[in-house]
Amino acid sequence: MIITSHLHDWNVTPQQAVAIQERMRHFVETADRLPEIFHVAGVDVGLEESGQIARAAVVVLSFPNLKRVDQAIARRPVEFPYIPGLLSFRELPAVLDALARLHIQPDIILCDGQGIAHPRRLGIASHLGVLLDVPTIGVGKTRLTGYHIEPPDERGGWVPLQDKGEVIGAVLRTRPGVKPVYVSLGHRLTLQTAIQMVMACTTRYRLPETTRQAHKLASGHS
DNA sequence: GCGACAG
DNA sequence: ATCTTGTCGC
Repeated sequence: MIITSHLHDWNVTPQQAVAIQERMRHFVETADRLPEIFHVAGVDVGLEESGQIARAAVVVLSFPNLKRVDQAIARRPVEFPYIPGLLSFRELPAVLDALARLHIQPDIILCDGQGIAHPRRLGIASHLGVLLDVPTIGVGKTRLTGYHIEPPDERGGWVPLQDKGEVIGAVLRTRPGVKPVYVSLGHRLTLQTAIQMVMACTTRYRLPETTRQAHKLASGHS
């Protein structure tokens, strides 16, 4: 898959995008195939110029220290509309540019959005993971698809996110008394490992430090 | 046909 | 995502 990544054509119609997802979903790996983790990256995309320009930001933190050791930004004109389920076709072009500018390549990437907790099991985290053949995790602030009960109100408490009878992710409470986050495996790891990683990257806020810091970079500050 | 719908 | 101040609560 990675050897054909350079052939990926982002100039597609929503209908073609759906067809691409249906083909790519079969390349997602749901078992652990990770290296020893020394660096964790967080990616996020913000918009500029009234939504005409996508600004992707990536931060690389040492692990488990969580100290920033590298970062990069990339801007690109937005050429795909926002359509629930097709977010990756709108944001990944800029994200790939930003990742290419890093000096330190991460061992795993946490994405702002879903992994396989997606209608066709290929959210932005899984799409990125398969394209680069790198371990990825999806961390969404809200739900795209699936159903669940309320997770325990304690740090680390979680319940499965299900869809059509299968577990597609976890609704994880990273802080007591605060809305939970939606965690799903993106590529090359299990849901259990994904949950552990998200918890290890989360300190005193609802979102992991990776996504928090990437968010700051993508939308102005820091 | 109606409601849901990552960022 | 983004437009935006103050305000409620631990």
